Amino acid sequence: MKIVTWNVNSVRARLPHVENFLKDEQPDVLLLQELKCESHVFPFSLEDLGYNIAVYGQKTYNGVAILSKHPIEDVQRGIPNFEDTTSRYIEAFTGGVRVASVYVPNGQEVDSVAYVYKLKFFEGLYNHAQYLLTLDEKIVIGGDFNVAPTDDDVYNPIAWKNQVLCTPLEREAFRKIVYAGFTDAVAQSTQGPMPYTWWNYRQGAFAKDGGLRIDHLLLSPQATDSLNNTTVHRYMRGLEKASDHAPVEVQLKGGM
DNA sequence: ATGGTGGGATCCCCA
Repeated sequence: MKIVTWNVNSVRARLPHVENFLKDEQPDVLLLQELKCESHVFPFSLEDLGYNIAVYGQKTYNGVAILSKHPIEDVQRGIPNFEDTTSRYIEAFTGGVRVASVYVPNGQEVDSVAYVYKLKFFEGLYNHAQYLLTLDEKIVIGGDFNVAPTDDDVYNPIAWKNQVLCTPLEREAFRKIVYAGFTDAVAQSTQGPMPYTWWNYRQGAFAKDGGLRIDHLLLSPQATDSLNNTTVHRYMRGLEKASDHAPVEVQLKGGM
């Protein structure tokens, strides 16, 4: 079973890439972030490629979706018990796995209103993650967490020290979810250097491999038991009109 | 060097 998370940076601008990715890689589940469109204008033509779709969009910014070859049940839009006016979380049960697509706020600048909101969002996500663990299910929370968990996830840790995406408070917020019982699938299955998942559009960052690992797949213990491997689809970042994020995939042993 | 690139909106915001 293949589950992929991908910040597409506009699903409509990226539609040909999404189509080709689904055709070429055939994931069971694709978790999308930064749709940048309202739910009713989501390109539902993707259903023609054999996918069921659940969307939580909004105008201009944010927006998350779940695409699955399997029936989608139990759809939850927004983090339960967390007040939020933006579309950053969608969860559902599909193919024997509970999956969530999450777009954690960027945070803009340290100590800004956006940064405080980011930490609040993490608190809401942590609380819900704790609840999810009580279900004793295979769960995969995938998304753009906007945090590089350690300096090993950063091409230039000196330059990024205490910058947003790399501050101790953000890393602690991410780590809390891991310590609660979720496994960082890419870190767990990687030997040697960590693969990056995001490269700035500016300053030829991708050509220099000046990236960060900020897109993650967090696995419940039951999902971790069937963790086979992970893949960062780096080639997607090298295409014309690419998203600034690469798709990140986890392969779980056994189907449904 | 307070820039740079990109998407979606509107006459700028967010990443």
